[in-house]
Amino acid sequence: MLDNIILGMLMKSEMSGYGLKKIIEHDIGAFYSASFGSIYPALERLKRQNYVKLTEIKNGARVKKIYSITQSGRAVFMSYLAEPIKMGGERNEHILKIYFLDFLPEKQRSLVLLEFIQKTKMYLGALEQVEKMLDTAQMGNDGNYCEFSTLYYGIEASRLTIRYCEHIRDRKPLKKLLERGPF
Amino acid sequence: MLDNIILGMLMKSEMSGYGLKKIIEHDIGAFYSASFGSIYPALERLKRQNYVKLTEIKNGARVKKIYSITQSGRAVFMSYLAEPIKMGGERNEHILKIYFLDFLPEKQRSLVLLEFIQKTKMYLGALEQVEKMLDTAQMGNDGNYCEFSTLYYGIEASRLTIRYCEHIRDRKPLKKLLERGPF
DNA sequence: GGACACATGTAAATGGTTACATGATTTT
DNA sequence: AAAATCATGTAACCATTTACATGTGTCC
Repeated sequence: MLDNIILGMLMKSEMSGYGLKKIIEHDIGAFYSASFGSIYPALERLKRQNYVKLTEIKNGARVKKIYSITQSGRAVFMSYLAEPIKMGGERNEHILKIYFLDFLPEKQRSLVLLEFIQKTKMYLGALEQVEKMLDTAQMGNDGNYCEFSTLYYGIEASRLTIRYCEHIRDRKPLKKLLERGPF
Repeated sequence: MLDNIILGMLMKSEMSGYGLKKIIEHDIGAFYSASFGSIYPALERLKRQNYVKLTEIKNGARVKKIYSITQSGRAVFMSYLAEPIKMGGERNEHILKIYFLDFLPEKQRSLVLLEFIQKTKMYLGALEQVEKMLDTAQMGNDGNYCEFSTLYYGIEASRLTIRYCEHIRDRKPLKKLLERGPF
């Protein structure tokens, strides 16, 4: 998976390992994360397979290692992209814990839920800030519509999580979770 | 993680490794999955740590290995449950691929999206069937409200995914994704 | 008697994380 | 001159999947 993400990011622009870490964190941090300990070996692996190539830029005592994608790297990435999206590639540890929350006494349960609701609201706020900025910058109209759309998915997914957690904290009838307006 | 899930499932009822696999698949398969190759060694590990105990039930040529949770296992699980839910424990490979979908030509892109929408609709249909059954069985009213609630979360999350994918397949303005009715 | 679900396990490979080690450059 | 950030890397560890190996019980 990481290999494909690195190739995808290098499709946008050449980058260092450090730069990859940052863009992965910022752009897709809500759905994925990677550590330096996986990124650097992955770049080495991709280089050996000739999917990326390395350009060393010396300025002063420092050597910057910039990786760019090769033609065969592009081909590999494009064939990954064209594959059907496979189901079952999800892991949601939040909901997993909620599944077991019946075992916790009422007081502790609502405490855990409330704390999580607060954290999710903070996170949602940050996403909405990013959206506001990118919206005034007129992003997401042309060649980065899909990329930009994942931010909107993140916002909606966070809102769902908050609505869901508040609903079960208040122990409202579960059926009502499915009832939304006319849209 | 798997260790805690196994302990949680054994809180409900004693079970075999095979039974654990099935209940994990059925109950939390939407958020988590585990293979036999992880379950059996996990049970062995938990037994060594004295968090579960093994009862061998012989009937005929066959020996059934039933695991049950011990007092210290209960304590470990309860302290996991009472911990705050940590953010960043998510992995959504679906949305990850959509992030890169700008690189795919229009035709292939809508093909990939359509195929995924179809699969998600099938999956949603299955969840709704389960909901209908459990609803008539009057589940989720007492000691399994939270457990049952995750099914409703799964339904809502699937609906969001479908709405999101259809929205971007049709390239509707992203802002409109955030607009819902008065609820 | 064949297919399928039940049932348990192991070995190798995969795909990471965490912690450590090191040092340059920029900002305060 | 200290702190933060930029920058690269390795080794040990961890969790887990995949593939293999083996056999039993049940249903048609």
